[in-house]
Amino acid sequence: MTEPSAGACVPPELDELLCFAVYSAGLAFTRAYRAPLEAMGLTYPQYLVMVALWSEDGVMVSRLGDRLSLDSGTLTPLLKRLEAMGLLERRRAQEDERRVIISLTPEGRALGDKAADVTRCIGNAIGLSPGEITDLTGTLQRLRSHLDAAGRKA
Amino acid sequence: MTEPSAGACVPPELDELLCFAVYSAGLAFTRAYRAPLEAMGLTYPQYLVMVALWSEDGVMVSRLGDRLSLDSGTLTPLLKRLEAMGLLERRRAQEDERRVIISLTPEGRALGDKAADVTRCIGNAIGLSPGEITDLTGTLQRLRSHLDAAGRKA
DNA sequence: TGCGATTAAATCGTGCGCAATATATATTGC
DNA sequence: GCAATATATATTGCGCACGATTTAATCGCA
Repeated sequence: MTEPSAGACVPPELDELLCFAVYSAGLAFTRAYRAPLEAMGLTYPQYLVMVALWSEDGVMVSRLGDRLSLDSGTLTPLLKRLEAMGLLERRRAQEDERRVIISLTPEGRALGDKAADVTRCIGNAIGLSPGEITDLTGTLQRLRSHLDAAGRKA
Repeated sequence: MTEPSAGACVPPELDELLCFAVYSAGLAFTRAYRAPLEAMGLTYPQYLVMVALWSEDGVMVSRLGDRLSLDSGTLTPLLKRLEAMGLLERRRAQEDERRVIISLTPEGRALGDKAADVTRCIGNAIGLSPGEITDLTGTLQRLRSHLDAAGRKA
């Protein structure tokens, strides 16, 4: 007679939920990046888009969307803001006018030189050992791929 | 002569950044929770607020803000929506009219019975062992406290 | 060749997340 | 008592994040 009432029906505790740990670490990262990125004039999501472009330039919007797992509804206005800042160009591909190709300007590429400083600055704030950081990053990537796979099925 | 030019100035790779792993796992969680929470009529942040209230009811807005690390600019409209759904009440404390006390309604409290199902559903999608989940949650909590501490200094 | 299906991006509406500011209440110092 | 200060929440504005829809270009194929 331990089955129906107690046990399984206890609501979860916030601090035991993995999803909340991820959620709140994500917000903490957003806050931690705000000050260092202010010097570059970028928001945190804009910075992640620039990181993607510094390693692979001249790509379609959907390619960026795949790498960052964001859709055009998020990326289009964000990219327009980066274009207005003079960091990149958006132009239709002439061989297929549906595609919009994103290319860094010299200014946008040059901004990459400051990125290492930001990474170093955040690295200090993380407070984990290099080994822990590597492990954590890998485990989170595995977690993401599992969540994505489960979502694709549903 | 290896110092000034090369080495430190390489922009980071997206998939090696811990911040991006956290960011994108967070988005994946948001997507994973959408379907199970739709049955409860809640968004993911609304669900986290309810989780906090199921374990500690009758609290000030700022208490919720401390537990979730969210400010009134986020919580006030979110709580108003939950109030409009009939899940909670917002009333000024009579001993200090600056304070707004959040109390679950019977409907709000009853909704907690369905939370275990949601947790179970997400648990399947996580795809990590119980031990890994515990470790990951703990490491992320440590990470968050480091990032918060670094932010408080700056 | 023509025309429905598919693909790529843009648009629209809603709900966070947060900095900056405003408002109202409470406390403190004199 | 009452002005100065502190505290608690609310408001405003901006930038994501994303589902749903729209627009436009290309592809498939009879």
